[in-house]
Amino acid sequence: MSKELAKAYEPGEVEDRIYDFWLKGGYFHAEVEPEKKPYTIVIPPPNITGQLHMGHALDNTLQDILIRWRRMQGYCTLWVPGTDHASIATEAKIMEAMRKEGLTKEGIGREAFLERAWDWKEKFGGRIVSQLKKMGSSCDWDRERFTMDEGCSRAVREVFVRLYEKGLIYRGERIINWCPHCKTSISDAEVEFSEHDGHFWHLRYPLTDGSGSIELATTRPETMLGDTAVAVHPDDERYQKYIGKTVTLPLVGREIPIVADTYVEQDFGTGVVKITPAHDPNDFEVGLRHNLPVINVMNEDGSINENGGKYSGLPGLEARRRIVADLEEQGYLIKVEDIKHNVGSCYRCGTTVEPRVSKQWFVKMEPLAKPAIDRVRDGEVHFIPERFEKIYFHWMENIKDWCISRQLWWGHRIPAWYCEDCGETIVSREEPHTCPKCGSSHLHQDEDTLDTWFSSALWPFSTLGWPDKTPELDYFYPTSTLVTGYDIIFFWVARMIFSGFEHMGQPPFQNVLIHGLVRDAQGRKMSKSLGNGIDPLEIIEKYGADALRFTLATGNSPGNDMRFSDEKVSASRNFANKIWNAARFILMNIEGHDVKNELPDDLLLEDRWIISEFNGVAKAVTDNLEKFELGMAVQKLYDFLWDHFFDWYIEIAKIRMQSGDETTAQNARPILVWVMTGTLQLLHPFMPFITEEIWQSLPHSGESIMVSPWPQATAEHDFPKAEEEMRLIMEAIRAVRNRRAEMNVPPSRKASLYVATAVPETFQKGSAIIAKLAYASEIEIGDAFEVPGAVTIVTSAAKIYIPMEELVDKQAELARLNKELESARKQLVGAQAKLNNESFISKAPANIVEGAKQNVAKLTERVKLLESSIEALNA
RNA sequence: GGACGAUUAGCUCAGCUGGUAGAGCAUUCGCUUGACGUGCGAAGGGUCACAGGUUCGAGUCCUGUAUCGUCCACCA
Repeated sequence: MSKELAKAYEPGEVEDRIYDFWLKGGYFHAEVEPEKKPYTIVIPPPNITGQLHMGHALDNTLQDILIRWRRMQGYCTLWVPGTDHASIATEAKIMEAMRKEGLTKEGIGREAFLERAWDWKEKFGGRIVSQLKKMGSSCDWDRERFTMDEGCSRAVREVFVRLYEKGLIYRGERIINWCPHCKTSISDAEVEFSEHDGHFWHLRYPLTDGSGSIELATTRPETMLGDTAVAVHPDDERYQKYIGKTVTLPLVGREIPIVADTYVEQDFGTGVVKITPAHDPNDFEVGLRHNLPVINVMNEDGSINENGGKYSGLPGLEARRRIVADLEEQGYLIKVEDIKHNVGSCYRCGTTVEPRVSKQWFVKMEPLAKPAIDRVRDGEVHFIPERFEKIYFHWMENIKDWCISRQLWWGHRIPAWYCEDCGETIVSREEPHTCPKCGSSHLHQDEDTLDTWFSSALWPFSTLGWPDKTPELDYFYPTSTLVTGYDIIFFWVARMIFSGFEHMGQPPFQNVLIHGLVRDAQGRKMSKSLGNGIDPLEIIEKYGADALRFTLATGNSPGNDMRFSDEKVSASRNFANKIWNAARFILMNIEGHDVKNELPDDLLLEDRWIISEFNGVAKAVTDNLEKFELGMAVQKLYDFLWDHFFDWYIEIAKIRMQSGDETTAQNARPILVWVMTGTLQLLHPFMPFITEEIWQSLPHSGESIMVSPWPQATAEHDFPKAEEEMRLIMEAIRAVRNRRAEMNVPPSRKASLYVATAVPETFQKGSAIIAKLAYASEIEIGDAFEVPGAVTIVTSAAKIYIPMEELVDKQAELARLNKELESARKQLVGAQAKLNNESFISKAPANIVEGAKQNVAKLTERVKLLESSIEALNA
């Protein structure tokens, strides 16, 4: 069923058709098959607001490689796709759209807002899915999930209630990170710190008893409105006399105590700290220890609230300006210092985060972190590369309680209700109608939603049906490998791990394959603001999905960032085209012949060689994949195909096709098919489209390459002797070509070749090959020749003469030979020195010593051959 | 302040458990060699950041230094 293939590979024409073919064949779909071993990956669910970017392209390429490989190996392979509701990001987008219409959230109300959000999801949620399909991702689309679908939402409620009942979820007034722009709390992980220029305002707070004043410094003077103490170190001799006294807070007039607390660093600033429990996490702790009042002076938008007296209503920065001016006017400002300091900002919108006390829901982390640390340490989850375990442990060991409530509408609403009559809190899987304590029916649900990551944390089991005990959950969980970037280890990976142990009693996955960022050609992070992002879809349009995948897989080592450039993709496209044309050659040559994908019994030297090389590659690639060395695996396939199969074996096969000897030609055909097919199979996980397209054209059994069996290396196909013999032949050919190139002899100009060698049988077997590939008009092989005035070439196993006297510049030839001789002698001295070294002989392993001996023998022979050549030329 | 990563050919990067350095691109020369010029053949180019150490032997292991980068912490 071979068909005419276009001269150049045209991915655009092929890819959609092949993808449809796969979908129709149902090859991506997995059902529980107890007799098989499962291999499962859950996709890191992309945001519904998102567009496919290079990060996704890399992440999904790696996942698809693993999935396709395991599928071919015979595993029952499931790749669960899906999308994330991304509460904060999506809500921001919807708000932005509403703003353009002049609408506000509050204006349209919760219900109408959610309606818009779901519309948004319907409209854009599918976009990224279709983009993943363009990449060739072999996800089981029948099992596509969404973090807010019915099942995932049920899992979220179940987890919330369970943790609440275990006392691991609580609600309380704590200091949290507040984003004044998103108007919600965010978790510690969602705050990014960066260095900013700022000021250090030195202030004087007068002692209430009139005995003087105390100097302190602050970077946020406006928070003084909420000061409820001043602290010094208990051992600080300078301030001993003040401990227990009070100061009168400037501008406010409040009398606040001077307390002693070891939190204060004596050497920093003046050694005195103003304490604002409502707006600084450390101050909050100090406040707890000293039983200080907490005065919140900030509104949701960051402006000063009613507790700020005459400053109330002012936006944060304006309040700062006015307060500093007033302090200065009233003599409380001593000096202003310029400093650099770190400022936290919201990872979504970049707005400066304000620490702020408010009532929120938290997950108590310590009891959850404990097993998540111990069991990962015991090896239940492996990070690749391993060094990321350290990062994980460090984070887990220092984890604080997780603030999970968000003042957003788009998300899982917290399953907590409050009784308006008795104040009871009811946490329940289903909506309660009466208060279990007082029987009142006046209940209202908590207004807040949960952190997006609360639902993503459950993804590996919520997508498989949990909390129900489904056959899928039983079979596919724990999943096999999680593939993701190092940037979301804290947000997601760590939380999945403790959630898996807590709710399933088992880890969510056995391995975590961590990859780095895809950067631009200059090494910069791709970002919207820089405008340096490269759209994977444009790349696919231009070069094809296989070329993109190949580029991303090649040279990408786990955990390391990579640079992306057009040149690299173009090189990958060239590789695809090369494969395409090799396939055309094979098809052209098997057409009209009865050729099966089976090795013939009669194998020539070059046949055994290529089969053996292929065998080695099949083993190496499989080993690399087992170790998650995907970049190395694909590199080996590239080298084998281009450098061995295409540049040598196909060239050799041409000789046989054109020899007129139908037997030898007919024997080469199935070998071409066999090696090509096997390599296409090995390459399929990396370049699924082109491999399928070609595979379909070649003689094959089965419906699709993607469900064909993964090639196995076997001892039967290992021919080390053939590899060695071919190495000698290829070396001779290269040496002749090299000499001819140096002398500028075009290939069209043939010449006789005399090969003097101690292993004539080997060169006899390769004589036709040498003749053709070294452009010989005729070739003679023997143990010695006398060819006066010929160009002489010395290889490790042969001395080759080309009678081209008229082209030989005797002086140049002598110079060259002498140069080679000098270099060979030098190498020989070095090699012998090694053997003369007693400790090398006694301590190095036998095979290495043996290799060194052979090396000396070869070099000795080479020196001898060179010497005789020089002699002959001089004669 | 702490942790980690990188430093290899002009550029971008490979190099697994230590055995005298590789690829792609770029450069130079030659080639209509009936699959492919998105190609073929050939060449040049590296004291593997630096300094010590372990070893018969180190790009590869250890220690330190320098430069660049990332993450964590967050002292007001």
